Parts: sequence; C-alpha cells; structure tokens
Amino acid sequence: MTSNDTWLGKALTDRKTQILCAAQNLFAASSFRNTEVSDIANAASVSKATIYKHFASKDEILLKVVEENFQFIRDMVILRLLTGSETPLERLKAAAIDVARHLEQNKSFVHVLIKDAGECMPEIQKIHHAIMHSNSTVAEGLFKSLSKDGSIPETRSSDLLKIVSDICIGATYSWVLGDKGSLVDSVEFYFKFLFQEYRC
Amino acid sequence: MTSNDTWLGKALTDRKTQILCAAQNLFAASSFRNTEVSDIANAASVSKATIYKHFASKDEILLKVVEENFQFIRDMVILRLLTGSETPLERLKAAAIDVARHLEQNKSFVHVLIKDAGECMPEIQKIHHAIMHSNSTVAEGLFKSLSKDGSIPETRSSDLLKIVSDICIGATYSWVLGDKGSLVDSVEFYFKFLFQEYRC
Amino acid sequence: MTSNDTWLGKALTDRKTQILCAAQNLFAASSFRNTEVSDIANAASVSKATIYKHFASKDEILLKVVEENFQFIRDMVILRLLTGSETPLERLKAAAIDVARHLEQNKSFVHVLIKDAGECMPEIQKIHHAIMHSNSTVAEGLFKSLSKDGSIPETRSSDLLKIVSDICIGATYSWVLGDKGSLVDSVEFYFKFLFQEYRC
Amino acid sequence: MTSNDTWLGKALTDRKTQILCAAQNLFAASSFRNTEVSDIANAASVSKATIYKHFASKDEILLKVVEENFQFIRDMVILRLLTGSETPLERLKAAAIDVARHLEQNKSFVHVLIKDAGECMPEIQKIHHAIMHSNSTVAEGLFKSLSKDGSIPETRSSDLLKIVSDICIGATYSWVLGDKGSLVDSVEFYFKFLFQEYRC
DNA sequence: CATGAATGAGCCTTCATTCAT
DNA sequence: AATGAATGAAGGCTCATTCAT
Repeated sequence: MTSNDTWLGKALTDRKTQILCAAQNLFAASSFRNTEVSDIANAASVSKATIYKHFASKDEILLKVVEENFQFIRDMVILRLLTGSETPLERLKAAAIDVARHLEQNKSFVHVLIKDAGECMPEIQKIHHAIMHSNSTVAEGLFKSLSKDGSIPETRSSDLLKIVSDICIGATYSWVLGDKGSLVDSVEFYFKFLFQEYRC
Repeated sequence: MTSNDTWLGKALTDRKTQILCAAQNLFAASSFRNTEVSDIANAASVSKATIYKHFASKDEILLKVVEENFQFIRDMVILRLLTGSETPLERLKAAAIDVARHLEQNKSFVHVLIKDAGECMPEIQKIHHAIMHSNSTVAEGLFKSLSKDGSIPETRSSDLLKIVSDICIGATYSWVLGDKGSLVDSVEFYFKFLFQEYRC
Repeated sequence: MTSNDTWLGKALTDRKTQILCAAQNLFAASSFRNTEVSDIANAASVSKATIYKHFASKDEILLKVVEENFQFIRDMVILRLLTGSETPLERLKAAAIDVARHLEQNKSFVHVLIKDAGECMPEIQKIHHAIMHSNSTVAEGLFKSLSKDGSIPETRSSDLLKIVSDICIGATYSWVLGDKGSLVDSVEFYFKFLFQEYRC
Repeated sequence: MTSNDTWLGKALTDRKTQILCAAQNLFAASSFRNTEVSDIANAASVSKATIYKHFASKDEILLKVVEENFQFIRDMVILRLLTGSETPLERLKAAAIDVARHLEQNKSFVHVLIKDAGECMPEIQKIHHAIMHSNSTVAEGLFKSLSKDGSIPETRSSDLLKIVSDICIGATYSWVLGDKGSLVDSVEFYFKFLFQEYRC
C-alpha cells in the first residue's frame, strides 16, 4: 500500500524515489504536459538542478514512473500465477484481483497511464505484449498451468488471457472515468460472470 | 471507409472540416503536444490565421475533434439501438459492431483518444456517463427494450451494459496497442463468448 | 462644434470623414496601439477593405486625424490673429480662447495627441515649429501686430509667444489629466494673471 | 549627470536596474510599441527569459520605468520643498529647477513619458494628482510654508502651484519638441517672469 | 466600389535544460 | 551534492494588410 513514506515499497528517503513519487502524483493530478519540472522540484522539495542530476530529461521521469510501476505489477502477477496450490484459473483470478487491489491503492498511476498514454505508448505496448504473448513469463506461466489442468477445454488458453486482459483493461478504464466504485469488486464480478455463476 | 473527401460524413470542402480532419490525423500520428498549429495549417492547406478564425485556441481544435467524433458515434449507436426488428440483445450487438467497424475505419480517432486522453478527460467522461447511465438516451433505449424482452433474466440490464461497454473498451485499447487484427472480429467473438456458444 | 453628423465641419456622409471620426474616437478611448483596424471598420460601419481603399495604412489614418485637426486649428488661429479691431494682445488672447473652446469640444483629439504622441511626433513638431517661429504665418502675424503696438515693451515678442504657448500646452495637459474643469476658464485665468490684474 | 553605471542612483550591477535602464533608453529612442523584448534583452546583455524572471510582462517594464522615475522625482521635490532656510517661494523655484536639471540629464525619461503616455496614463494621472492636491505631501508642504509667509497675498496658494506646474509641464513639452535649448534656463526665465522682474 | 475570407510576418511568452558557485 | 540564476529554442497567437468575388 502506498503510505506516506513509501512508493512501490521503496522508502521516500531516497531522492530518486521522492522525485518519482512527486512526479507521479502531479502527472496524475493534471498531466505530463501541464506539469513543469519546477512543479516536480517543488513537490519533491529539491531543486530543478537536482532532478537533472538523477534524470536525463523530463521524459525520463515519466518513463521511470511507468517502468517501475509496471515492473512492480509484473512481479506481483508472476509471483501469484506461479505459486500457490489453487487451480490455474483460481490463480489467474487471484492475480487479477491482486493487481486490481494494487491499482485501487495507486489510482494516481492509472491516471498517469490513461492521461499520458501518448507519451509512453512504447512502454505500454511492451508490457502488453509481454503479458499477452506465450513467450512471456506471464503467459507461459498461465498456459503451462492450464495445460496441466482441464478446466477450460472449450477455449484456447490464449483467448482466455485476452478475454481476461481486455475486460480488466476496460474495467480499469471505466473505474477511472467513473471515479467511484471499487475496481476489485468489478473484477470479482467479471470473473464470476465469465467463469462461474453464469456458466454451465 | 473514410474516403479522401469526407470526414464524419462532412465534405472536406468546408474549411472547418478540413482543419479538423487534418488535425485528427496529425494528433494521431504523433500527439497533440507534438503537433504544432502550423503543422495543422500546412496539412489543411490553410494559414495559421485562418485556423484561429475558426477555433479560439489549439485546445479547442482537439476538443472539437473529440466532440464531433463522439457525437457521430452516439448518433450511430442510438439509431441502431432504437430501430430494427431484431431482439434487443441483437440490436446491442449490432450497435457495438457498427461502432467497432467505424473505429476500424477511423483508427486515427482512437489513437487521438488514447494518446491525448489527458487533454480531453472531461469530454470522455461526459460521453461515458451519457452512455452508461439510465437517464441517457442510449441506456434508456436499451433498458426499455430489454424489459419488454425476457432474454437476460439473470443479469440486470445495467450490468449488461457495463459488461459490454467495458469489454469493448478493453478490446479497443488492445486493438490499438497490438496494431493488428480486426476490432470487429474481436467484438463479434466477445459477443459470441458472452451470450451464445459458451452459455447454456 | 462636433455634433453627431459633422467632424471638423465636414459632413459624416463622406466615407473618409466617417472613418477619421471613428478612428479619432477609438484612439482617444483606448490608444492607437490598442485600436485595431477592424475596430475602426466596425465603428465606421464599413469593411476593413474599404478603409484600405481610402488610407494606405493604419498609420496614415492617425496621421490624417492629426493633420486635419491641426489644420483646422491653425486656420482658426490665423483668422483670429489677423482680423478684428482689437489690440494684438487681445487678439492673441481671443485666439487662445478660441482654440481652448475648440479643444474643449474636441477633447478626444487632445487625448489622441497626448496618448499617441510617440506615433506622430513629426507632425506635432512640425506644427509646434510652425507656430513658434517667425517665418510662420502665425508668428509673423503676431509679431507684426505687436511691433505696430507698444504693449509689451519689456518682453521680446517671441518670448511672449513662447510663454503663452507653453502655459497653454501645460494647461491643456493638466486639463486632460484632471478630467474636469474648463480649459477655457484656465486659459482666461492665465491671461489675466500674466497680463492684467497681477501686472502693473 | 546620469553616468554609465547608475540609473536613478542605483548601481547597474543589479539585473533589474540594468533592464530598466536599457528599456528606458530604447523606449525613448523609438517607442514602447516598436521596442521588442529581445531588444531590451540585448541592450541589457541578458536573455529574454531573465527579463521575464524579473518582470511579469513587457507592460510591467514600462510601468516600473515610469514608477521609479516618478518616485525619484517626488522624493527630490519633497526634500527640496521641506528643507532649507530660503523663503517658500524660493524653495518652490529651487525644487522646480532641481526637477528641470534632473530631466535635462534624463531626457530619455521625458521622451518615454511623452511618447508612451497612452500606455501609462494611470501612473501619470496618479502623480499629477499627488502633486497637485492639498492632501498630498508636496502640496501640503508648500501651502503650509506659504501661509506662514506673506509672499503671495494676491494669489491662492493652490493657484500658484497650478500655475507653476502647468508652465513647467508646457516648458518641458516644448523643450522635448524643440530638441534644443536648456530646460533649466526656461524654468528660471519663467520664475523671473512670473514673480520677479516683471512684477511690481 | 465594397467586402468577407485569407494570410504571413512577427511578437510575447514559456520552459526544459545548463552552469557557476 | 545541491542550488539559484540564466538561457535558447520554440510555440501559440495576433493583426495589419491583400485579394477574389
């Protein structure tokens, strides 16, 4: 959980972390374009020159914010998919809910992602690809698990990943736009809807 | 398909339409931030001053691009939902596929929407709200139709709208990120998956 | 007197006069710099293009405003100085008061003159020179009159003209700045102060 | 005389003073309108951005030039009026001559004042009012002095102030227009003419 | 002749970035 | 290492002026 003195699990005593955390909040509150480097400097209580000691450019700050968040989430997902004694589908659901819970506690990152997608399309595409394609750790982990199992015979496992991924993306987008409700609840509902109650 | 001489059904002989069309393509190709007003002027074969005769600011150009596209889509959806002799669910599917087809032929607008979401969040939220809530024409049209029907007894119709909406948003996002495949196919697949083959 | 349908004695049915009158009022109300040609066009109820049929540039409009006003005033002064049966000093006073009265009824011209002096320094200098120096009609007229007379023996007549001129300029400047009081009264007071009551 | 390394008594080592001094000279040489911010930057040997660190806008530069000059002159007048052992009238004359001498050494400020009066009318009106009205330090100082004295029984002291003020304004205006002669000499001449030689 | 539409040159202002201290 | 001061490159916007109708 993002408390007042950590960001993605890192202590805010670290200059770099301070700057990234401040930047994320400002980008979320207005946008990358409308946030000046001096705003970040003020919010992080450092000088502009200090920022340029740690980051090569304003763009790099955004890049690092996105990279570190994505890395954090990927680690979280992989850990959840590959460990535990539940069925593969249950692990997928658990991973999705973990991510949803994390985003719910880091809404500012989602805002950054949506508002400034244009500035970090390559990063977004990279992780999207990394999750979706079978030569990625995430997808491989899931597919191997499922192939051992017999739970989803009618659907190819790559289709399943896409369905879950798309509906989670949509749910997240809606959640940010609507600015109310619980993302975790939405994701849980969708899993029930897709795989449990409404299915034979 | 968007031919070379119309934009959202309007003739490109109109100066304003020329400018909006050029702007949309440039915003999509790079981004709002990285597009200069003079680029738009060149692309639309008019002078900068002419642009400022038609729009109060650069921001307003983006706003109008988004507004006019949304209006076009809304009209398309409403028409499809409220007319025709199919069942309500079939009409919802048809509307979704119409939108998907339109977006597939206007991919540049989707790029603008995703890349520059931060610049037009209010507009996006407005239409999202307008579609999702029962006092809107879209939602009312669907709900009334469904209540007359008995097709989806287990699910509240507002849930249905949210499911379809979220999965379409997610599909659209993925489609743009992946930069290949057909959005129409995705949407058709999801409708089948949700409501036909895989259900009892 | 500037009534609603004449400007410096010319009928406002004439396009050029319409434009000059409108321009003078606008320049006075804000300033040359802050008045756009389109403002003048609107005020004169003509199009911008029509203005450029009558004047080569915006600068020329200001020039003509100043020139025509100065010409009008010069004619008025000369007529008053050279005709009439009063003593030369009385005629000088009468001329000064005539000018004061005219300016009081054309305050907008004084505003233009003060606000936009920087744009028409050459014209102002030209008339200032024309009035002050003995090879000008004004000065010659006065000097000839005074030399026939013996009224101001202690003062050279060019000094007298400068005193009267300077004090009238100062009075006019103050009158515009103070935005109240009567310029005619001021000028009359100064003539009394300088030449009658307070002198032996 | 304004030496090369001070402006209104302030060292030109100060950035703000450098900028104001450069601006005053440029405004005087051409005009506010025709002076670009980059001209000021070049003349002051700083960058445009530095100018905007010190002043909010180009307009503010002109405002400060006028304000600081007026403040300097007011202080000079007040000091001269209120101190010294001469008679009040002599002190008024001395103050007027001090101002004349200052302006003669700062002709560029007078040029600014006359050329760009339209841009700083409020400031000009403010100081004119401050000098002329009895609740101002300047006027009060003079009036109190005169009332103790019996030197000008025939004239109300506020009339006196207006006469002196107007004739000095006129003399200054003429001096700038004529572009030759000494302002100090003019003012001395007028004081003699008004109060000494020519009076009984 | 009158005009609405179009323009291009140019200005003010901003802001990411650097550097001397 | 940290900073305050300085900057240059660039962009949004304006407005006097022109031209086809």
